[in-house]
Amino acid sequence: MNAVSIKEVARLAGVSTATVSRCVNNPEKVTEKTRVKVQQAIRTTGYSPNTLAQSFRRGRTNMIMVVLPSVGDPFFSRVMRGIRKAAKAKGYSIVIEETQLNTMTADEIGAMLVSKQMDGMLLLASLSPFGTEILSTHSQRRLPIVVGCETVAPELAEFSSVHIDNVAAAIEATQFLLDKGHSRVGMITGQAASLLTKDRELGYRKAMDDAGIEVQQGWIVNGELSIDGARSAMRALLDQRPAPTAVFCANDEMAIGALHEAKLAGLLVPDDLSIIGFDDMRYAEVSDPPLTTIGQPAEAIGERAIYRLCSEIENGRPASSQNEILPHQLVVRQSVAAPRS
Amino acid sequence: MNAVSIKEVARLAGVSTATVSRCVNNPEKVTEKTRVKVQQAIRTTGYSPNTLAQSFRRGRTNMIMVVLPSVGDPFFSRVMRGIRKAAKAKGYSIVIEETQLNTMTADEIGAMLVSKQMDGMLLLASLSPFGTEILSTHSQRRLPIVVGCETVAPELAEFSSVHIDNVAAAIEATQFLLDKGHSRVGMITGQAASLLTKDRELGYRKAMDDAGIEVQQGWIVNGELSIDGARSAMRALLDQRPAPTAVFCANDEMAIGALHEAKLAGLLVPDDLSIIGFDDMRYAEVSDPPLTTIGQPAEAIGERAIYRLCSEIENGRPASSQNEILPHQLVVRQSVAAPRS
DNA sequence: CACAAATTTGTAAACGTTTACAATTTGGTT
DNA sequence: AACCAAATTGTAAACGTTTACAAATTTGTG
Repeated sequence: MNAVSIKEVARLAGVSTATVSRCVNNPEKVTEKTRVKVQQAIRTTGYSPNTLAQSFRRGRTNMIMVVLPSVGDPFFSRVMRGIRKAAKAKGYSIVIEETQLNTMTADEIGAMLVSKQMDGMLLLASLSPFGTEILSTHSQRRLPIVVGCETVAPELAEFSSVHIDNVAAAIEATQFLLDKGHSRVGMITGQAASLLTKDRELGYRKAMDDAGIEVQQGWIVNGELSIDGARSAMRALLDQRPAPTAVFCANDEMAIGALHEAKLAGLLVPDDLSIIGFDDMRYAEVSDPPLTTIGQPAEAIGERAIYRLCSEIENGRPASSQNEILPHQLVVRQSVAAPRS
Repeated sequence: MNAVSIKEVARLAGVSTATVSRCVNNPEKVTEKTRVKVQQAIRTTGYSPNTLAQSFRRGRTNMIMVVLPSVGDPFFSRVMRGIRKAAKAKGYSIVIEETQLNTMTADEIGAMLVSKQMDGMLLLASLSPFGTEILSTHSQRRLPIVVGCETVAPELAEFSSVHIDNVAAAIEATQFLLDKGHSRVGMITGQAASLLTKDRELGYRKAMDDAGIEVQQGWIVNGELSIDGARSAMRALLDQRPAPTAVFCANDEMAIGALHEAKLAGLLVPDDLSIIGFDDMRYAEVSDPPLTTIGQPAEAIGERAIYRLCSEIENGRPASSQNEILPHQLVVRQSVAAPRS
């Protein structure tokens, strides 16, 4: 009826539980003869080890906690794909915690990390009081942490990270608009708390600065990384006199919202208004017009981050943190054109 | 250095471990005086119970496995939101397994279910050989299972489910096109293995049948529930002579792909071609034109399914399975119009 | 105050696995 | 055959928690 334990297998095979355990975990330490005997017993009983008991005894759960804003976000869902792939390959399970849902405070996440005996954590989101909080709990158990997608916050400097160069990518996106002849370039950013957002804004400002254009008050609007947020942001942008002729959006989801709102306002994109996004999400290609954007190697980020984390779990944390920068790329489609003369 | 155990707390508070345990789990069974003593000790040590050991001892993990095609799918990501909310409220953790990733066979999932001592499973996907496989492993431990989003497969008839009436909804969608005056109505379906897809096709066929229209060979094309699949499907549909003047897509993602492909072919939507989708995903509202579709209470489905599952876990499985049907609704936007005369 | 009843606390076993360590077997060498 | 080393197996403790059960304490009653 209930799950069969190692004892039953041992009894049936006529050996000790230790031998069964060895048979499962270190087959080479067991004689051919007993091995087949035990394997036979395992098959007939349908035994499978109680992972809970294993983890409990070994002090290792092979579980990794992934903290991110939202799995529903098309970008992070791609990152998750890479994460799952790598985790599967390395034999780890993933537990997800979404910060956007706000179901847990940083302390709670920290507490969960230790109480659930997670082996490590992948941090794909920046929460303002996060770093320090985590650090305090972390100091208890020297828990491996890897930061992904964002540059690491100063408080987390001791940890490794995997991400693209958001500043450079934002510069490139903005530069692309400037090169087309735009000078009134606006930006729709995300929450101020997000480092990722900050970096992209930084790149935008840098590109504008390098071009000798002063960013006007009202050219930068917070779109909260959401479709609806971007729509109001777009309206605000279009209320400017003179209004920007091009807009850089900190992610594609906002670009889609901005695009829609611009069309609602009777503007032709890209003829009346150019829009460039960030992430190259799935729907970017089929929007109308198809969205010009910055492509991120989302899956690779997830994969690399997990591999790095696993190696820290298994070999101990390296003496110094390492930052792995993956390449981004400008994906030119049809939402950007020269401004009307 | 390492995590503090209940023993240390007991020692510090000058009581037995049993008392500490009671203090944490059944505070009312302990005298006020010792309670404050213990709580004080807990605070100073920073003790938090080892969940692993708890689960191990209690034989309950408070973990639920959710099996679904893909969390990246905008519809399922909404369902997941409801799931997380409910799981959080009931004190359960979620472990996700995506069938689309194909990282695990049905047996492996079943094995994981028992070896990881999951308390129950929420099945949001139909995999052909799934039902029977699961049943076989399930018979070992009478594991609670609830089916969501789809009607239950015959093999799973003994389990409860939570979903909308996909057949009725598909009838409604198709009827909406017919009412506009269309008679050549095509459909882009999903994988044949998916029950959800089958039900929607069934509804389509029923509506056509009731209208006395014979569904022509070539009017039903498999779009594999993906954007790209839908694009080829749309091309195939437009190759028909005469071509359909309206298309019902089994989900919004395919509708977006179909829409894009139709525009690529020079067609005006809805003037030259009407398109109706299913799910009412986030991007449906901002597509061009905004997508007419069937809205599902995705979050509610996830929430209800979890509550049902939890009650089965806690109170035992009910004598007979219960199917909970949630309401859907037609969301009229601008991708459907009368055919050109 | 004595006693019983009720409440609170402690003792110790149990959950299923892994792993030092000890005991046994095997195989090779004389 | 006797011995030793090496390889294999068994014994038993340990991981941190919960929980019957027993023991001790408190409370209430006459």
